[in-house]
Amino acid sequence: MAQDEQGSDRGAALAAFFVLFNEIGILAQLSAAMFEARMPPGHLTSQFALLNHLIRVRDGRTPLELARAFQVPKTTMTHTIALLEKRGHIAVRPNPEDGRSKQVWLTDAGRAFREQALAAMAPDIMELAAAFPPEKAAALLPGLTELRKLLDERRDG
Amino acid sequence: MAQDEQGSDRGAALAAFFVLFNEIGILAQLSAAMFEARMPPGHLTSQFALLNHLIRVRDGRTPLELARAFQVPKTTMTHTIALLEKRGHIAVRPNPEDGRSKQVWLTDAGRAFREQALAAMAPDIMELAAAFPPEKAAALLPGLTELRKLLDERRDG
DNA sequence: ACTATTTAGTGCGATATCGGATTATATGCA
DNA sequence: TGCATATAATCCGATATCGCACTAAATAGT
Repeated sequence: MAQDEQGSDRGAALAAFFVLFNEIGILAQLSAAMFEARMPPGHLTSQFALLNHLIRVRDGRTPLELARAFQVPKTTMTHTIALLEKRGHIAVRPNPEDGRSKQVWLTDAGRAFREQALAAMAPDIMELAAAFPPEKAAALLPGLTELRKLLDERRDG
Repeated sequence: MAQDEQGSDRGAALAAFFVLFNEIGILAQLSAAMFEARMPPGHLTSQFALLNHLIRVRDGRTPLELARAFQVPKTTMTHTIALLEKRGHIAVRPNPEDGRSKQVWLTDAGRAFREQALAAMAPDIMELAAAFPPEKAAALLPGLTELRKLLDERRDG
């Protein structure tokens, strides 16, 4: 019966993570839909997230660094970068320190667009914040970040 | 300066949700990749999640109910259902209560596949559980669920 | 210096996802 | 009953995402 309990614990652990990941998947879906509803047609969350990253972390990153940051395949990042470059929101230049590589820089237009998109979304977020205090959102973050880092490590190791 | 403080709070609230949604997006990405790495080629997370739902919630649901449950467009669900049906993991039958509608039922093969997939993933999950206690995962759930429900409501209203 | 291996980015083909229009059935209302 | 509207599912076209193979440049080992 120690075995049974162990088996039961196992099942419970599995179930807990499945439910959690399922909820996370749906939330990703919903939040992306909310953002895209406020952006001009053709502007996707993946692109907006990239602009945000270049501001928050700093621009000049290489495509590979960006792919790793978002945990998407290199080819996907190549595609996203090409779209944003065509749109004039970023500039891609050779990496002076590595001939194989490139660097991604924000343009003024990119910064402006990001500001504008941010402003367009603010009302929705504030409405959400009225029902779900930002402190509560912040409280969720450490656990999620820890989980993300564990998954990150597992992927490489 | 009350204005400044207000503006600052606004910014902080915005930032909190952006960071949270960003983390959620990456986690969705990573967990999907982890699952798919353990599934036969061509079997995607969206399909596996559907099988799980039909077990956890109960089968006999209509395509539209399923689309709403996962917050994906109807057309996406049509596609996913068609794949699983072709594979023999689900059976789609007319809805006796509504001539426009259908019902989705699990087949024995579908149940068997799901069991098998679950078992294949268990080691990964248990490894994760060793570093991140399931209770901690469970503790994250209420907040995320509340947030998800708020986004759900916002979408319709 | 030279070759083998690793690494950064891209081209290409397959397909999952999605929005818009269409069809069939159900519901509401006169 | 008959007609207008709403709803369930699908069809179609566009495209974001992804895996695989390839090229070019850097690094390691001799």
